[in-house]
Amino acid sequence: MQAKSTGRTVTETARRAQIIDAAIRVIADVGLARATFTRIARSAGLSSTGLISYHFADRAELLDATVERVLADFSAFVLARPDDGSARGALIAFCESNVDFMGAHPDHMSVLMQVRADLAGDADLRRRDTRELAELLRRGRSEGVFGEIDPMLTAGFILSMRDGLIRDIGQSADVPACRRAYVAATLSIVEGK
Amino acid sequence: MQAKSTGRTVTETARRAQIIDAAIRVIADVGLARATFTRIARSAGLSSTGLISYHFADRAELLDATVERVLADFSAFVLARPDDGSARGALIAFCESNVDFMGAHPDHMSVLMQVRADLAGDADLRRRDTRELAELLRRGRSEGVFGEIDPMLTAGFILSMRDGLIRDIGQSADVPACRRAYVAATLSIVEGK
Amino acid sequence: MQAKSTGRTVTETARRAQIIDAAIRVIADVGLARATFTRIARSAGLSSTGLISYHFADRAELLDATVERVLADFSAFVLARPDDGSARGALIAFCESNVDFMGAHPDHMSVLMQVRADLAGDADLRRRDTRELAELLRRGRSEGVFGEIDPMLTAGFILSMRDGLIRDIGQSADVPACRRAYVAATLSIVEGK
Amino acid sequence: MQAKSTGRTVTETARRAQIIDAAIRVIADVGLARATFTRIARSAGLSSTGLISYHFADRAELLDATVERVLADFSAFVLARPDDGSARGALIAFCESNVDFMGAHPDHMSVLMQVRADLAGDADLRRRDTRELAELLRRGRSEGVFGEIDPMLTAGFILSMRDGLIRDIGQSADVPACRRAYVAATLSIVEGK
DNA sequence: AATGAATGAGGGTTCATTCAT
DNA sequence: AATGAATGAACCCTCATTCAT
Repeated sequence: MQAKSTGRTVTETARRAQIIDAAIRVIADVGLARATFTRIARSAGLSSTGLISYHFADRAELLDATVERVLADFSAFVLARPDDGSARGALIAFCESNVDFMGAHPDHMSVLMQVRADLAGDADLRRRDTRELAELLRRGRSEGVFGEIDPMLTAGFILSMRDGLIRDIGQSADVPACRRAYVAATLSIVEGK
Repeated sequence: MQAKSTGRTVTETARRAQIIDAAIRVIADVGLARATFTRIARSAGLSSTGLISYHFADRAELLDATVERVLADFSAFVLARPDDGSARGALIAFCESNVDFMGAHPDHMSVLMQVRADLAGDADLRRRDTRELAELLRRGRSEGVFGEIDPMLTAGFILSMRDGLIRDIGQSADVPACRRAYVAATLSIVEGK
Repeated sequence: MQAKSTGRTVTETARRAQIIDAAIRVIADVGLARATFTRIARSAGLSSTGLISYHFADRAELLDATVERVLADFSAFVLARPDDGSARGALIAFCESNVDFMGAHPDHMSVLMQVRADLAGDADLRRRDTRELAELLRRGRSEGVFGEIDPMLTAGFILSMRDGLIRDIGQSADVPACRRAYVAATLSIVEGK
Repeated sequence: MQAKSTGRTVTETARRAQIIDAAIRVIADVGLARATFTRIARSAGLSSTGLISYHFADRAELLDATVERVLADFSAFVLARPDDGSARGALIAFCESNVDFMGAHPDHMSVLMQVRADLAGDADLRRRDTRELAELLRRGRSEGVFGEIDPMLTAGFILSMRDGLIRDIGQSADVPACRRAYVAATLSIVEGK
């Protein structure tokens, strides 16, 4: 495995990671609107907010990088899950890994929700996710295991239910119960009544 | 029916409404964080932000009043819908009226989502909605028409799907198709597979 | 007795008095800096701050009129006190009537202190008072009952001691004791040791 | 002697001092109510009021620091004066050093008077000063050199006379004459007639 | 004479960003 | 690469004052 060539030194990469970690903590903790450079710098143990500006062009770039980081962590988590190759199995794996990730990294999901609601490029990102999931649903339909559903709309539902769970799980709800219910609801939808 | 006695003059009420209208537009347009008094005043055609402060004690009161207004419009809309009294009928009516309201007032729903995420009393409000819907689901189970679902979690799913639709419908998706799919998905979940 | 010809109607005069009364109450209550037109109008039972602006050219005129009113009340109070004609008697009468006035009208004195500290014309007003009292002291010296004192500086001391008493008497100190001590201190000073 | 450990850098300390100096000038010049950040920044030669907020949490902290500074300067001045240990000598030293300090730093005393009148802890500060001086007077009574005076009330008189002198000395009166008269008046009072 | 509404200058404060070192 | 200091635009809010009715 090889690092992407970003033209960054090791030190620079480490500092960015340190700042992004702090940003995640702070955003999850006090909310995006109150996640100022001052608070992030303090949480990261930096001596000046100037250092953040030094490593990121502006606030938008920091938030972009933060979201990128969260998504990367999320992808790594999901990809680690075994998948039996069927559309139904993949869908269940998707649901379960999502819930498990939330349970393991509540801050990440909190950040994702908050930054997305404030980001310009959000719609694109969301649409890409939806399209990917819709593709899976189409496969399921062609395999004959799913009912006559609208792939895009249904994918949206599945993602929305997941987003809603973030709140509940953030309040330390019963994770296994959430996972079971989420999988059951998803299967009910895709298989039709 | 009698208007609530607020001790406000006609002019005052009209101005407040005008400002709240502008607030709704601006929040839906640029997001809550960028919905400054300056932007709201400009959108409302006011000569200065001072007029907003004149009619609302502070930013929080304006946002409260805005949410209150959105909820009132929403309630009026939903209550106008006939209901056959059964749990299943009520649930369908809930889903359909929600989608229809979004189609008619996309800005309202956008505001609701955003302000709630930033408001102190948010969790309570959300929880109350969830509880009410959960109660309906329980009734359906006791009527024997719904499956073995967790009422609270399922209510959360139904509300989350609705929230997700706001985005899509805001981008002028096919409202009737959304309504059909939303109702179908909801019924699939509550009736079990 | 005849009213000064101010060109004001009866109603106008009454309104001004009403506003000035409220100003005195509010200034004594919350302090000059927080004595806004809004608070004064509310205390006066007026429906709008516009009415204050209607009757007074600007804030400075209201404060000027308020001080003028306080001083008039004070003069009337002091003049009502019998005076044996001697410089010593007049000085004692001055001291005693000052303390008595404070006890009877603490708000008036509070206003006087606060507004003076903020008023442009204060120095003049103060100097005039000092000069008058100094004149009395000179008379006492020529009568041979006072010692070799500097009239202006001594007059300043006597007035300063009075000003200081306002604070104490405002906190409901023992008024008769204050009066005795004030007279005694004043006599000590003017008669030399 | 060692500097208090405030955790401030040299630059920061210097800037704070510069701002405090400007605050003293402005307050003495235009009065506390008109001593805005804008005026203080201009007087200090700063580019914006933001720099004041950068160095002081808020207006209250600036005023607190300003009073603290004035009191520190005053204490240093008074402590430098030799004292023969007797109550009478201490009282004379108190009077003289006060007048001398006013002559040397008229702005300081003006600030003290104005800020105190607006500060929360004012009453306490004033009362403490009065009590200290009253203690000295009690000592003088027990040494048999002072007459039958009320210590607290008399201490109040002595302080009030001093406060009154600030005005006169601010207008460049004859300082030595003021000092002589102040000492004479004070001794007259405490020794009885 | 009086009112309620509107105005706009100015207040303190926050914060991302810049810059000299 | 990093720091602390400085900047200035923007924010919400207050308030005396103006104005149409």
